[in-house]
Amino acid sequence: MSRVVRVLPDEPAVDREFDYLLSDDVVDSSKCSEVKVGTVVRVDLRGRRVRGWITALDVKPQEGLTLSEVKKVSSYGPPSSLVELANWASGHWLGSRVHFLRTATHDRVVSSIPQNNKQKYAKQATNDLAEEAFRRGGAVVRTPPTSDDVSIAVAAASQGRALILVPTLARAQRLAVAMKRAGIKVALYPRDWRASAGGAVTIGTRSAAWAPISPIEAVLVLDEHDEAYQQESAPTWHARDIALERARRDGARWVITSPTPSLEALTCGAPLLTSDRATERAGWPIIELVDLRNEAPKAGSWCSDQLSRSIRNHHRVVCVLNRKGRARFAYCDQCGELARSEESGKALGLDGDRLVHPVDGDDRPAVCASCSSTKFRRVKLGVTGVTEELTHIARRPVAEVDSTTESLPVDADLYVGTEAVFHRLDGADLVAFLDFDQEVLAPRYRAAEEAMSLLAQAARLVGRRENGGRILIQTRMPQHPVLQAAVNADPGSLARAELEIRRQLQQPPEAHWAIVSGSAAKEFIDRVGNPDGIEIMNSNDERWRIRSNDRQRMVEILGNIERPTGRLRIEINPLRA
DNA sequence: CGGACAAGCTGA
DNA sequence: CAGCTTGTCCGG
Repeated sequence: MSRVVRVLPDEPAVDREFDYLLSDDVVDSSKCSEVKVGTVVRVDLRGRRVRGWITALDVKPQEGLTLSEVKKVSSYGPPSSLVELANWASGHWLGSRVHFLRTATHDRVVSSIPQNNKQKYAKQATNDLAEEAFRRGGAVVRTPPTSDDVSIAVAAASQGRALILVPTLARAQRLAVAMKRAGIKVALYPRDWRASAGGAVTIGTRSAAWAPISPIEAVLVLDEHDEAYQQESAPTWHARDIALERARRDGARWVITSPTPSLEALTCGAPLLTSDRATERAGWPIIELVDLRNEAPKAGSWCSDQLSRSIRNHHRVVCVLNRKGRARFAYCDQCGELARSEESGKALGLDGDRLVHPVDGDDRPAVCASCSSTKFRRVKLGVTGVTEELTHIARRPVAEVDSTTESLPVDADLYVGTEAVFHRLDGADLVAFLDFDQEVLAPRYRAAEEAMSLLAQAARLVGRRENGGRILIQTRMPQHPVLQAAVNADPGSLARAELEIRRQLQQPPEAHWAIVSGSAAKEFIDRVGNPDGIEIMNSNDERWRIRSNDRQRMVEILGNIERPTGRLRIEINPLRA
């Protein structure tokens, strides 16, 4: 006996389903006899043997077509609910279903799934806010940066078959160990794919949003603001959105937490839960601003008096200096004011006697906006130069850390590095940001949010204020909402200010972007034409920007365009745009 | 007119 | 993607 099944070949370029005959013989002789939507098979396609997923059973094939046979039933695949979810995601981010199904499939053959044991829980001490959040059914929880993962993760696990997402693998591993110790059966995705399918509480990073749990009973996303949750190249899917869509489909309770939740999370319609102001504030370190405009100008110095004093008075000190973006700034020699664009507010660089912006095209005479002086000073910092100078200032060994640093010197307790230091060290007494304005003014629409998230990372390194945790920030704009939010330990104030800016500038999440690029982009844009509800901007033949207030409408329009042959990349609300 | 190679098309 | 068909250019 044979039946007809529909198969999606694992070929992103094909992205089309085909019908095949599946005989009982093939099913019986395969190591995996499970046949349902999602099952992995091997089929012939134009003379080549390829992998594919069953997407429908017992279909009626088009007449007059000779079907080829499924050659092998290879492995368990994602549950059928995830095959449907891949369809949804493919429309939501305009990516191929193959891309998502690969993420949802184990990279080794799975010929059986372990027995689904009901978990037993010892009564655990959990977190009140977490329990309250799960009781609500769905909530965004703003936690202080120093709050711990374990208690809220235990609260999630006690809801049933839970999916817990964290930004990094290291953190997933640590959390898994802690939960195991608490007597909870956990699966680390994708390594423990089978256990995940078998009903264990699943912990993992972005890809774990596709763990084979069905139905899902609880979703927890920790540090939701972290950019690691979004795929950087097309399709630019976001693990938070996948996880929440799963919760919605399966009727699961969900909680997302962060010390500084993204604007996307804050505007998703769910309640925002926070601890009281005093508790939240206590969970942040003391954050001290040094207004560099008040410093006596010393030739080329990046180190305020206050910073050199603080370095002497603290034991383990980390100086953070991100070189990324290599922004060049200029400030007034007379009053210390930072040279900024009158239109965009972005920092300008000094080029001879003109103030310029390399991207926006600002170009004006070097005259200070606040004191009319014409003398400007360049700020040009690099980790290596700072390390050398710091050795003289501090008179103790200084270790340089960046993303290429393998191991840390054992004798050092003074570090200079890019934000990579946050992943290399596990504690410090003081974190100093040498040039924080570079972060705040970076030419990315999410710069302010990202700057705030750096402060949350620094806060974890130094700990709570009552334990002496301290962050020092050198800046020339202490009134900026990021810095005010920081000193007051009040991320909500930044969110309000940022949301207003996004509204005015029509940036995500208030509007939605699709960035279309690649050699076929021009042809694609021609086919789009000029429909209502979307706006096509910024044309250069290689890269186009489409904006709309209605994401649903935008992806529907773009998704229904027949794709021209050639390279075409569509990124929906990418991180950098 | 036919051979060499590029571009386009399509998959059960 | 990759194999197969069709299109195009050029030497003889």
